[in-house]
Amino acid sequence: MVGAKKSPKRRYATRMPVAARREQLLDAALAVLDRDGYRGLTVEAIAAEADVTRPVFYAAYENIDALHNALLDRTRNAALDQAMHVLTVSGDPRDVDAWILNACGALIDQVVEHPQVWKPVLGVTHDAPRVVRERIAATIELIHGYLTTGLATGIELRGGPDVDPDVLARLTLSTAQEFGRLVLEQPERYPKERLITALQVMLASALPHRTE
Amino acid sequence: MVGAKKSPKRRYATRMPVAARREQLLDAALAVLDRDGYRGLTVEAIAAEADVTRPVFYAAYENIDALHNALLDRTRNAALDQAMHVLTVSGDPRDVDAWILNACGALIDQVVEHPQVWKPVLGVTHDAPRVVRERIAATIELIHGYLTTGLATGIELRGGPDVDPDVLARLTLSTAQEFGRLVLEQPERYPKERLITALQVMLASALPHRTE
DNA sequence: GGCTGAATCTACAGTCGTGTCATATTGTTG
DNA sequence: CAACAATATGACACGACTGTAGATTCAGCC
Repeated sequence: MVGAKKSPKRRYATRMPVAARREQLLDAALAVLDRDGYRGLTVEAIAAEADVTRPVFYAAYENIDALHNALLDRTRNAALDQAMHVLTVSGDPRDVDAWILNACGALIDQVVEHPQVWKPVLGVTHDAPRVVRERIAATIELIHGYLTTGLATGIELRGGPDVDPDVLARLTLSTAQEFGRLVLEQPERYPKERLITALQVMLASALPHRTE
Repeated sequence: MVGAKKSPKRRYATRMPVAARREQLLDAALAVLDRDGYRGLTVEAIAAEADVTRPVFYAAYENIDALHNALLDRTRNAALDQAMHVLTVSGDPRDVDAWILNACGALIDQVVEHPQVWKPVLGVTHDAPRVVRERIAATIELIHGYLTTGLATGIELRGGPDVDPDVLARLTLSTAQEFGRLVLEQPERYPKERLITALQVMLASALPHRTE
């Protein structure tokens, strides 16, 4: 996946047009990121991972920040798509508790399935540089916006106590993120079923079925 | 506070015994940390902040990791003390919802009052090196232990639905942390009252008064 | 099979941070 | 006030990374 056949006496790496090289470097960068964190994500390390020399990197990207942005473009789009999918697939928003439950469950599935997409978003990749943090924060903010709108609608339609949808959205998000982290870091101790069951019990005692 | 009077033609910094120098360097390190994050927390920067040359640093601490540990000793003790204070001051644990509410409120107060203690714990200081992260994680784990025990007792005494105390403790902690972050980063948008009120409403609709 | 441009490599210069000398200064003590 | 021990300093040797220029090789085309 990272590329370059190991012909034993190869002197020059196999050649690639810039576009292809860019993709390959992104893959290499992801591998390095997963192994060494942002601290280890240097031009040198990426080039080595791709089995190539540094000038090749600079032919593809202006500098490391450019690569950060390219990586974020790929990841952010993926994360946003998946998040939106989670938000839209979780059933009737009027059923607030069932909806939150479904959304958390769906998110856990996505996280388990695409950890490399979600690790940075969940802050499991700890030493992110400023650019990365800012863009991730913006993404979270975007999702929070959608979530607030959806919850506000649901709360209004449901009637009952006057919950602050903005804060509820924050807590839902931070709960989902916490679940994501737990599943990523201690999957044996916190399997999906345990988390979902626990949340279900809490929500069941929390939002008594509305009396329509 | 950071030290060294600016006598205009001073050639050598005023002298200090090692112990005093250590304290001064810790203060300087905190200032640098607040300004530039862990990424900027280098021996060079600390020494400059203390208006001293690097060899002085090395006379006080073996290397930067030693300073990290010393800083953590100071901070961790403070955070732990404050957290324990929060846990014990929040009233009768059998009244689970009131207790959580009080605890979150008390934590917000502590965070606002001692931001430099809580920023690293809340992950607001983003680029912490491994040593720091591990020790903070251990502290959180410790608090989580106490919290789980307390909640388990409360849940049992209260009777009612069989909530998973471990997961509830995780969510309570992550909620408190989210509140802390919100108060630190957007104090106008999320003042303490708003957060507490919102939580109160949710808990009120959540845990109907037990029927003793 | 050779040409030729595109892609890669080697090698260098520059920056920033670490850690450790021998040397210079201080301020305290007799 | 002179000497001495404690303390601070400038300067050096490293090491890791960035970014670039000129030489080298490859791959496709005639």
